[in-house]
Amino acid sequence: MNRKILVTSALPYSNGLIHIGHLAGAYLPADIYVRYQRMAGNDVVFICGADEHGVPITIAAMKQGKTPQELVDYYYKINRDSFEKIGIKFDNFSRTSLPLHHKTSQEFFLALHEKGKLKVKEIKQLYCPEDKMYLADRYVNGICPKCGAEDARGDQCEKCGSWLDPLSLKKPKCAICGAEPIVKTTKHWYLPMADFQPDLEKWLKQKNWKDNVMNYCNGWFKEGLRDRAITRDLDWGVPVPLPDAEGKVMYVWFDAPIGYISATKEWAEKIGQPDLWKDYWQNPDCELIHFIGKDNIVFHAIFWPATLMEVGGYNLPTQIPANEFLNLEGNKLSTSKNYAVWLPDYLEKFSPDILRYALAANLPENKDTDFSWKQFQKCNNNELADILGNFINRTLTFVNKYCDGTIPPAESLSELDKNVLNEIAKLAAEAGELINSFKIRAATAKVMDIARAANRYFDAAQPWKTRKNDFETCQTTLNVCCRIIRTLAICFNPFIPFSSDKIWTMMGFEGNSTDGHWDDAAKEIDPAGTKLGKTEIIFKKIDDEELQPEIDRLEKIVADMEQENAVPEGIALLPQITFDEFGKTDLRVAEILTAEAVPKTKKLLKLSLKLGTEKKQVVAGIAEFYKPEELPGKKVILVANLAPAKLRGIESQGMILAANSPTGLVLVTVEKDVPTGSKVS
RNA sequence: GGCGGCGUAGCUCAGUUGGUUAGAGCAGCGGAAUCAUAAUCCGAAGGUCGUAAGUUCAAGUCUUACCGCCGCUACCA
Repeated sequence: MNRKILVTSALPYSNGLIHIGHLAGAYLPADIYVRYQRMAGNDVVFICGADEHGVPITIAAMKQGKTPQELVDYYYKINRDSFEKIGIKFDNFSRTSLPLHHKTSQEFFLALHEKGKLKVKEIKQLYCPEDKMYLADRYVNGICPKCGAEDARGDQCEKCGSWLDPLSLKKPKCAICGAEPIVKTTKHWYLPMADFQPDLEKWLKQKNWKDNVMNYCNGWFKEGLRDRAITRDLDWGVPVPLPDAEGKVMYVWFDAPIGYISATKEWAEKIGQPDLWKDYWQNPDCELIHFIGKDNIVFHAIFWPATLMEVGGYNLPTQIPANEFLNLEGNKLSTSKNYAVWLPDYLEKFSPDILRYALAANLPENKDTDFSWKQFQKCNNNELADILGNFINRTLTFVNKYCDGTIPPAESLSELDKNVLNEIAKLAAEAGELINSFKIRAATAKVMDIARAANRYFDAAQPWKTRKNDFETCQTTLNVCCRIIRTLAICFNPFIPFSSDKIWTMMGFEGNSTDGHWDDAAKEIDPAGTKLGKTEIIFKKIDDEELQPEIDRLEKIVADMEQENAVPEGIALLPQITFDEFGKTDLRVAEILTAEAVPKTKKLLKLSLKLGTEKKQVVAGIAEFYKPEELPGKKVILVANLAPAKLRGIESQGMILAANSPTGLVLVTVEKDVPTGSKVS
């Protein structure tokens, strides 16, 4: 009996392009899985769409002088196009700005409201009178109440790392226009997650999901779930369908996953069976599989199931194969720094299948993995071209040269022939099972093993010899090789669909490579008599010169980032002081006489300083950067009238100045020799 | 601070419930072959599995501490 499976990939947020990290996390594994399941004869619907609401989109639009709709229209088209070109074949790539989605989301909201599942709370929030909007935490800047840094964001101060309440910021400013926001009281609807926790825990406990997903969830449960606001004061989003909710929309994380449902509805409408979506969402026999990146786990494994559970009548996720992150050339991807490989750029230069294969072979299934252009090149040159491509090429060259371009017959199969056919049948079945259990990386290696086995067979059978002394055996060998190529085309289809189809056509087979069912991939279908199509090299080698610009571009960004970090960013200055205020600081040149480490500390050195005729004892936190023995004799600048303090029980009678460089502290010293005790001003 | 993860051959990564000489691919080394996109195939070599203890007849696999990296979390500072 065939399975019915609804597969979703995380909805990409429509304020940017798709990059390899997105692909590796949620899209490519899903696409491979879907293609396999279809070939295995299962009924699969593959759903995705653009997530088009939320504050970042309104802000990005404002900055670009566009309306939010114009912005999401732009990214919708370009991302939909990217997916298509890379071969991610959704049944429907919808968008959350559609009326159908608004309607569906509102139905969800109302259902929760009417069942009395939602809480209403009044809170105080900052409001920008210029932009006429409530400011989300990260869109407020101000002075950090904890450390006094100037550029603290409403949610967190990057200087001292404290998490902040935006209302506690001193001198708050709107991050968009710079105006001073005012405090207003507003009302929001909340999902009382604590109430839902027991049911959720019970449900999740029976799941046998990947460790990373379970660990995340258990962490959240342990902390105890908290109420979560699902509304926002914004004019961009799904309006809250209640009379007393004027100007409020749903929080983007509430409406986005509902997008899976509205996208399925849209799909059903498009194919002319508007009720068919129910068969995938309300039929308990249908499996629901969400492919996501690890950043989405909490939403898909906790908030979303809770919503579905409380609304009732919908299937809950069967499986959430969340992937870890993909790094790039050893560094984290950064969209803001443009440190990524963007799909539209990639597609201009290379063919989609190479990236698909290179990523599939190195998916971050268990932990973060690294993508490098060198690895990409190796995947293409050493595997796709040398192992797979070359096997096909060496076989077809024979068929073309000595068999008139027609696949020759196999009179009788030898042990060698039978063994290799058995072997590839076994490998094909194993690869399928691996995909079915979401081990796509291992599956990738497995299908390449089919090509390795094929090359081994070719070498053992030595058709270049049998051609001369035993043409019938030679023909049999080639016949077997062509069967293997058919298997290869089928088994590689989920990974490199474009090339698979190319191989299929080249072999002169009818239809395309998905027509062969996976279970029949290695069946003894004798292709003898088939006239080959036009043969060509399928995977060309990529040389270093083609990759160098890509590598250079990324290296430059890394270098720039390092430089940026080197200069204190933004040079946010402390509040102005007067000359008189400065005059209170008594800075003096002093010479270090002795220095010794303070026991049981990492950073502290006890220094004794000569200041004219006086001596001062200072404890300085420079031990990580200076050894005691290299200090005596150095002339440094001392804040001489600083109130004494005790550090680790040792009195410190001042402090010496040092510059904070990215590589550590550097002592400030005098440019020419001067007597100790000289005043610095 | 708390929680979680990671640290395995030169590189990228596997290692299922603890069980025999720790795996794969790539690079490097040796060889075979010459049909093919100088591609293929075979072989050997390569690791005190982050460090240090512990549990066990037996630990990469469990426990504890520590080091390094990462993530989440928190109305310490």
